[in-house]
Amino acid sequence: MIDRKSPVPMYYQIEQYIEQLIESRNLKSGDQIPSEREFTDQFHVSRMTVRQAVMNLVHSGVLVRIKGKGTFVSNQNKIEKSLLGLNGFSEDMISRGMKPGSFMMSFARIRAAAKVADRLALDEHDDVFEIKRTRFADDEPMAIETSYIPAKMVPDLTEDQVSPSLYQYIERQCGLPFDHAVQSIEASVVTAEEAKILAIPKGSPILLIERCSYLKNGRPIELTKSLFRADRYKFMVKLPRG
Amino acid sequence: MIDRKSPVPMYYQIEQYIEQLIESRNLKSGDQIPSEREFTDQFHVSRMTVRQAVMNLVHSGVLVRIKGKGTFVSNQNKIEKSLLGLNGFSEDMISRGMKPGSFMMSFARIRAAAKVADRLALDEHDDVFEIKRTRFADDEPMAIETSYIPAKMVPDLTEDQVSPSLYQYIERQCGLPFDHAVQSIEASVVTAEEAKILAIPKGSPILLIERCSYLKNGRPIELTKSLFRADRYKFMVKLPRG
DNA sequence: AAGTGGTCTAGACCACTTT
DNA sequence: AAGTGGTCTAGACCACTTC
Repeated sequence: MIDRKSPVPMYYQIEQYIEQLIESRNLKSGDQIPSEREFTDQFHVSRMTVRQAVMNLVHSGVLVRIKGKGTFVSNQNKIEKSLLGLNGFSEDMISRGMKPGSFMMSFARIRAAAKVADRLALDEHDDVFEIKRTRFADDEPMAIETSYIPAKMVPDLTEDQVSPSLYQYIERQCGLPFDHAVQSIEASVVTAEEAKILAIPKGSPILLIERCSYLKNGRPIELTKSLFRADRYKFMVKLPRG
Repeated sequence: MIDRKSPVPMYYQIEQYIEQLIESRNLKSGDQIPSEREFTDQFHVSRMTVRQAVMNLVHSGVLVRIKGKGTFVSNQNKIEKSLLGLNGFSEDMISRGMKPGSFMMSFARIRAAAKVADRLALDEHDDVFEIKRTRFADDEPMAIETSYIPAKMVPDLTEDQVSPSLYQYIERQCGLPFDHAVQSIEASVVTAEEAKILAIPKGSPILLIERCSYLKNGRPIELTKSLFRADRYKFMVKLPRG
């Protein structure tokens, strides 16, 4: 279950093993996970290595530790998580109990416009992939989304990889781990063209959301501008601490 | 500098030592802190103990580590912090470089309406303080804010305590520590009356923000509905992790 | 008493960056 | 080559919870 020859650190393999136990429903919210000593025996690693795996999952909110009792799967539910975290359109709609859909309006590799290059920290002559999509929820148009990805970061991006999950492609296929996103939310009114695509009256209010996502190494990896129908969409966020 | 007999863990003492170096300006943003081995020699503790202190500060965003180079004081500025956290109107405006102002339109102790009682987890016959304010930024109207506070949680609330900082009064005077808030952001258009107060044209887009704040014990303590001018206000948020 | 997480040691080898 | 953080070991004693 653990590959000691792998370049992937053992603590990270243990992390993935525990997460997979949770995803596969072998462990549910509130369940106790095996103790540190049990993992030590199971994987033949030292206790500190197990602790590193467990503590990482505690920091990311997956597990909760109680002194003298044990370590448990957090009962922080999916909606709470999605409020706090960085999610794509599809995950967002699923957590709201709706069926996500998508129509690709255009996919192109182009020279970055000045504003886009600025946000993505690119030189002006650098290329970006521009992805324009209409997004659906329960088969009704919900949003118009335009994403920009630096071409030098994911040179082999194709239309097919975008469709299932762009985020998963970047994280798992390209090995570029996301860290956080900075998002701005404005209110505006639709233009005639946008109104047509979203099937709403001209002059209707919309939420204009701009998101810039950053990798763990600090580099911006994605800039997405979205126009959401205000009559159907409410942006929810959980703000931690005081 | 480190008290080995203290019940306070050594790694925590080291954490405080490093934080104090930063607060006292001996270390500024971007400065490199002593290496793990240097701390090991200075405090006569093992490297793992130093690591625990340093990693905690990395997780809380105080320090940044770069492999092969060293550990540095994070230059995460105040604006980034305010994006992540729970702030009142005044703090928000100050972090945007504007002068906050406030005009109290009404302050009353009333029976909670059904919707308000529901959000604040009150019985229907419970009282709330209702506080209606017009909020200004650089002397221009920016938002209309209506707050509801359960009367039984802060029975002695007066108009005067609201003005400097309602949050500080609840946390420091009443000893009720905030934990988090759940916020929803919608787009809408102003009514004639609201347009007048905000000094904007009738039918202008606005951001409708509703926030419910919770204490560390899980109880809701505040429900606030705000109407922000969309032409002047953009809601910013930092979403951590993936 | 047995089991759990909390803290701590004194080493080790690795990959990476800088000189 | 020297220094840094990244990973890992094989133990130890403690405080806490449960039985």
